[in-house]
Amino acid sequence: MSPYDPSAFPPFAVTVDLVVLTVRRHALCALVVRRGEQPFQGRWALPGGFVREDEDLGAAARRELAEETGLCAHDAGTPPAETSGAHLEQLATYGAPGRDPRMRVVSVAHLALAPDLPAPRPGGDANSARWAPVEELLEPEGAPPHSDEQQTPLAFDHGRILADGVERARSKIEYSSLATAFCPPEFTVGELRRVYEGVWGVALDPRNFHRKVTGTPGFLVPSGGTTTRQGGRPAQLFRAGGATLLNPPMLRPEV
Amino acid sequence: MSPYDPSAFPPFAVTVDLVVLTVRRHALCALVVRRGEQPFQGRWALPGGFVREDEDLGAAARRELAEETGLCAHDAGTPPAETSGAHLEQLATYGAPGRDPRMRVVSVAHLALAPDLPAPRPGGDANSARWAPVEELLEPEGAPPHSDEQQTPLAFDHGRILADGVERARSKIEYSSLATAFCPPEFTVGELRRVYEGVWGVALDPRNFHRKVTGTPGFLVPSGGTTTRQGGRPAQLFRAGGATLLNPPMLRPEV
DNA sequence: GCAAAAGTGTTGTCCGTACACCCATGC
DNA sequence: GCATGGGTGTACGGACAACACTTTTGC
Repeated sequence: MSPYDPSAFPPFAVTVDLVVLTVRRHALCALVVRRGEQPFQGRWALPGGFVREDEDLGAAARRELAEETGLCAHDAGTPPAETSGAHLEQLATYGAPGRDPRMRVVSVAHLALAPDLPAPRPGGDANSARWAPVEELLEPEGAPPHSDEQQTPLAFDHGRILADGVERARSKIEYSSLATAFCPPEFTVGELRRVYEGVWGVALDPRNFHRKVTGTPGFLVPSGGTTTRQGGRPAQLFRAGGATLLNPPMLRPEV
Repeated sequence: MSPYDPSAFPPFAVTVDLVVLTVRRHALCALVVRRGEQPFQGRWALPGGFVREDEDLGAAARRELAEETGLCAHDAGTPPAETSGAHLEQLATYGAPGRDPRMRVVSVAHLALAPDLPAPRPGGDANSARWAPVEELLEPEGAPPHSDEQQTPLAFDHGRILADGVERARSKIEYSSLATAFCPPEFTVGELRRVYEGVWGVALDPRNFHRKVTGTPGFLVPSGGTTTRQGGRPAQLFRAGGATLLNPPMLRPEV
C-alpha cells in the first residue's frame, strides 16, 4: 500500500491552544475564556482555535494570541523585538482519542509569557475572558479520586495542559532570561524579583537576588532612568539584555 | 459560526516521527531508514508513520519504535520497567504548510533513547535501516547558504527535527538521570561516563565523574557484581536508581 | 522621625575542578 | 613488568546563603 493514499489515514482536526501566563499581584495567573457552547458550556477553557489552511503552527498561535490579548509575540528564535512583545514557544501536543467528545482533535499547545496587561481584551468567539490565578485553575494534588465531579474548573484536558505550561515556565526561568518576558520594557530589579517570587511561590533574598542578576553579564542592561513607583529609595531601571541563557542558573529554593 | 462545523476546518494527516538515539563506539548515533518512494526516494529519513484512528500519540510512537527496533519503551511518567526499555518522550510538533509536498501533514516528533543494540531490525515499510552518527546527518553549521542542493542528507525537515532531538538529549542528561537509558540494564561507571562523553562530544575527568555519580543519592544502585569487559581493574556493576532528577546537575564543560 | 525599598560588604560553607596517588586485572 | 581502566585523597577557587549595614525616597 502507498502510505499516502488519502484513504489510508484518518483525518484529524488540528488546533492550537494557548497557555498565556502573567504575574499579577504577586501571583501567577493564566488567561482563560468562558465557553459559550457545548460541550463544557459555561466552563473556563484555554484560548485557542483551528489551524488554518496554509498556516504554520507558530503563526496560528501568534494569531490567536493577538486576537485574545492584542500582544505582538515574537518567535523564540528571533531576536527580541522592540514592541511590547510577549514570549511564545511551543509547549506540547495533546491528541488522546477521547479528549474532545465530538471528533478527533489534535491540539498543539503553546506557552506565552506576557507582562501584566491592563485588562484582558476578549476577542474572537469567546464571550468573556479573565486572568485567573493558576492555583484556582489547577486540580488540588491531594484530592481523593472519588471527589465530586467538578474536580477541575477547566474544560477538556486543559487542566493538564495548563499544569504542563506552568511547570515549563517555572523551570525555564531558572536557567534562561525568560522572566523578563513577564516585565514591561523597563523594569527594576525588585520588579523582576517579584516575578520570580510569583512564579515560584517563594520568597527570595532581595540583596542576593540583586547581586545575582546585575552580576550576570548580558542579563540586564541599565536604561539610565530611575523610578520610585514601588516606593522607597529610587531604583535603577533596566531592559532585558541580549543573553538568553543564564549561567550559572538562578537557583530555586528547595521545596 | 460553530467552530466545530466539519466544513469549517481543513483536515490534516497526523504522523509520528522518531528520533531514536544511541551511543555506539563513543559517538552519538541516530536511527534512519532509507525511503523507498517519492518524494526524497533513496534519501535517509527518520522512522515514522501515521497515527491510527483511536490511537493516542504516545501509543503510536511506541508502536513505531517497536516496529523499527523491537524495543519496548515505557512512558516518561511511568516507573522504569524491568524490560530492556528505552526512554520515550514527546519532542515537538512540526506542521509547516509545505513540509510535505503532497499534502498537509502535521508530525508529532518523539525522542527515544536506546542502549547500543546489536543491529537495527528493519521493519514496516522501510527497506533498510541503519545507525548513523549524528554529525553525518546534521547540516554543517558554517555551510554557505548557496551551497549545492544536497545540503542535508535527510528528507523533508527531518534534519531540523533531528537537531532538535539531539539538543534535547544533550541538555536533558545534564539535569536528569536519562543517560542510563543509553546503557544496558547493568553497567559500570565508566560505561556511563562514555555515554556522557559520546553525547556531549567532550572528555570528562574519570575520577570526578565517579565521585559525582556515586555520590548522588538515588542515581545508581550497586547490583553486587563486577566486570572486566572494559579491561583493567574489575569495575562495580550498577543499575539505574529511582531518582529521575539530578540535583545538583551534571555540569557540561564550557564549549 | 519612621517606614519602605534599594543597594553594598562580609563571612562561612558547599561543591566543582585539577591533579597526585593507589588498586586490581590481562598480557 | 607494564598498560589499562577503576577508585580515593586533597587543595584551591567560585558561588551561594545568611546576615549586618548604609542610602534615598515618601509621609
